[in-house]
Amino acid sequence: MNELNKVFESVAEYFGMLAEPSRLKILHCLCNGELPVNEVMEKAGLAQANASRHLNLLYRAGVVDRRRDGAQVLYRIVDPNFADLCRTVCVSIASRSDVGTPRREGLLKLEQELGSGHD
Amino acid sequence: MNELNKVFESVAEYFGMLAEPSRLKILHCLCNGELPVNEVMEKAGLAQANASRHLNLLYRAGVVDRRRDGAQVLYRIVDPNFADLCRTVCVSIASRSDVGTPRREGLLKLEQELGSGHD
DNA sequence: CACAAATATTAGTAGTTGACCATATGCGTG
DNA sequence: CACGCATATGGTCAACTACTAATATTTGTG
Repeated sequence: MNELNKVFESVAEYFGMLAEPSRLKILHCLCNGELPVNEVMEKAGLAQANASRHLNLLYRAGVVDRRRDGAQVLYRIVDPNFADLCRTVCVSIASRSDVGTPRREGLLKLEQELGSGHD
Repeated sequence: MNELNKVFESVAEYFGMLAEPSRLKILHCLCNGELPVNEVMEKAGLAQANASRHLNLLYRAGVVDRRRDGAQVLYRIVDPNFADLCRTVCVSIASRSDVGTPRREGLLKLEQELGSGHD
C-alpha cells in the first residue's frame, strides 16, 4: 500500500518536469523536429549550460531522445503524450474567467501549434 | 511576443500545481465526490495546516471549488481535465522500461480509478 | 598532436516552497 | 457571550532547484 505513495511521487515528478517555463520552451522548439543544442539555446533564449542541463533532464525522464551527429547532439521528442498534456492544460487555463484576452489567445494559439506541429 | 513567455509561465504554473504528491493524494480523494477538510486530512494522511494550504492553493488555481456547510468546508473537483491529465501521465510512466512491475501495476490501477471514479 | 567548436559538468548562490508549530478566525451550541 | 470544533494563516526552518561562471569532455580539422 506504500506503493501508492511511490506512484504519486512518480506522477508528481513527471508533472514537475513540465513545471518549468524553460523546459516547456525547449519542448515547444522540438515539436517541429529534432534540433541541436545550439539551436535550442537560440530559439528558446537560454544560456548554454541551462539548455544542456534541461535537455539532459528531459532525456533522463524519457521525454526526449538524442543522437550524436559530428560535434553536435540532436534532441527530439519521443514521449507521444507531451503535446496532448500541454494542449489540455492550455485549454483548461484558457477557459478560466480570470484570464485576460491576450493570454487566452496565446494559450489557444499554442494549443493549435501543438496539435499540428509534431509529426 | 513577450506574451508567449507569459503563456509558458501559466502552463508551467499549472503543471507545478500537480507536481506535488500531497496535492495529487488530495485530488485523488476528491475524485469520488466532495469531502470536508478533516476527511481529506485523514484519507490523504496530511496534517491539518498542510491540507488546508494545499486545498486553498488548488482552490485559487480553479481546480477545486468549496462551499461552507456549518462549521466545515466541503471541497470538490471542478476542473474536468484533471483526471485526464493524470491518466495520461500514468500510462506514459507505466510504458517506460525502467519502471518496476509493482510500480507499473500501481500506475495502471490509478489510471483505472481515475477513469471510472468520478461522476 | 594542437586547436577550435559543441556539449556536458561542477561549484556557488539566490529564490522558491513544503512541513511544522503556534495562533487566529469562523461557526454552532449552550 | 463563552466555549469547542473546524478551518485558515503567520513565522520559521530545511530542502530543492534554476541560474551563472568556470572548467572539463568530446569531436572534427589541420
